Amino acid sequence: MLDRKQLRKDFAEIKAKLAKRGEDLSDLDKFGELDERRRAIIQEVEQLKAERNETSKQISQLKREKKDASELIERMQQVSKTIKELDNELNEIEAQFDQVMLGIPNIPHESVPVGEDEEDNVEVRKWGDIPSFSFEHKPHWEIGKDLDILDFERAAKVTGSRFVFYKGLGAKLERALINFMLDYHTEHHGYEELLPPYIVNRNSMIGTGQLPKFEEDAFLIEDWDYFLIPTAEVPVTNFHRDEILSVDDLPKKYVAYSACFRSEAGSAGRDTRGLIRMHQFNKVELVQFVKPEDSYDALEELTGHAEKMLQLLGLPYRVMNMCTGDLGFTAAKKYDLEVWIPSQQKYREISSCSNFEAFQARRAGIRYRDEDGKVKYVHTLNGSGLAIGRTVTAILENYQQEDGSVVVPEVLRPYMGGIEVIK
RNA sequence: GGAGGAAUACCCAAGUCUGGCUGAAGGGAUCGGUCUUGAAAACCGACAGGGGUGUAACAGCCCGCGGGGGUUCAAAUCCCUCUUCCUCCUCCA
Repeated sequence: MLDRKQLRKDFAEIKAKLAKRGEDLSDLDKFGELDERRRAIIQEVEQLKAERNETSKQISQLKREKKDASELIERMQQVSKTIKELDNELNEIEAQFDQVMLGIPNIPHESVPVGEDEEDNVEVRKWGDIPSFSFEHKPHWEIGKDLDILDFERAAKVTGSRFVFYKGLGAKLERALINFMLDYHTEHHGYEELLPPYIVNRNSMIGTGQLPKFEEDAFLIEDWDYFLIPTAEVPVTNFHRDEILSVDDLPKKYVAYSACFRSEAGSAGRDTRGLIRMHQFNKVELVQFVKPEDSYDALEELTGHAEKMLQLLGLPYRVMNMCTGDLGFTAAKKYDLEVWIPSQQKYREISSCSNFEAFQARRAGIRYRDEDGKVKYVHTLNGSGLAIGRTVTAILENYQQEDGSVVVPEVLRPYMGGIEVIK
């Protein structure tokens, strides 16, 4: 959510910045009129309420003195009726106003490249050497099947498409990655671990920006009006919803493992094979709450924390600065980490690190009391550190051997009971 | 699932039956001061926050006693409803 007062003041300038996203901005044009009507009614109704408060005191005084107050009471009956009508009207406008405000995307930061789509994302840096195979290398779903560690067919039977069973050392590898990443971020990067609920209520989904606009992307538990989380970002960011943090507690850094659930509406036909695009996948997520002046340094830091995982695992990747057209609804700036997938001869997203500035904090009411005792919104950030399924994908494909086995990256071996090769 | 009870400011806690100088007593914690070599104790003082509106900035005004609605000239107080927590029974990993 954007700052209302700022939007009122710098409307044209903000509109121009938002236009770079290439999204539909028709909601934005309703802002001015709704804002004005809202404030006009507030002023009118508050004046009447002030009058009623004042007169109530007089009535109470008269009653105590056993004097007649019927004339004042009669007048206030009318005033109260008007107040009720105006309040109803105001509620309606507030509801419309909220819908508009919740539907306006975040303002891109000035360091975000202007562009239309993923073609215009800018490569910031690249790490690692792309492996060259002296034999015919296989896609990960074949490796997984041949090693009997991934079972897509049975998952399709038990549930449906875009689900998987991990089996044996496959399951162990997945678990090893989760534990390795959680341990590393808590021990070396200063994060506190949270293990969150996988189901959240509607307000939480609004708080982080999945709702109201993108309800079709989520799994809804209808009878409860609860949602399966699409990422641990949702419960972890909302952990501090409607709170005022102490400046001494900032930055707050959490790392959370969770399963993630996505309907993948609109991506039918894409990545239909393998682990890349699942309805359910595992992810270790990094979330930070920081002072506004620190948030861009924090974004670099957090991105580095995610990169460190890829470096330790020895997986080649590149960092992309996402352009205005590919930023997503909530981010002011976003880096995607893309890992090399040999079977596709392409880099594929494995982590997304964003600075939301105060966009989520305003929606979720996450504030802090600064050194002078003033209440301000925090800035929130998050990033995958990393998506586990896609990491398994990258390991299987990049570490495959001619004999069909897969070498386990060294840092994972302590988490794999010392196993060096999956065969 | 059944039967009760509770929710008041940072914490504890009055007030609710009997609506109106309660825009919320009292205590603790916290902060400032006196005393002290320093501290503790004691004593004195401060302590409703948050949101909205408004302003150049103040001021002022509006809303806040778990959330939402209702009754009334007027609601912490009466009514309805939802949520959360607690106790007992039932069930259960």
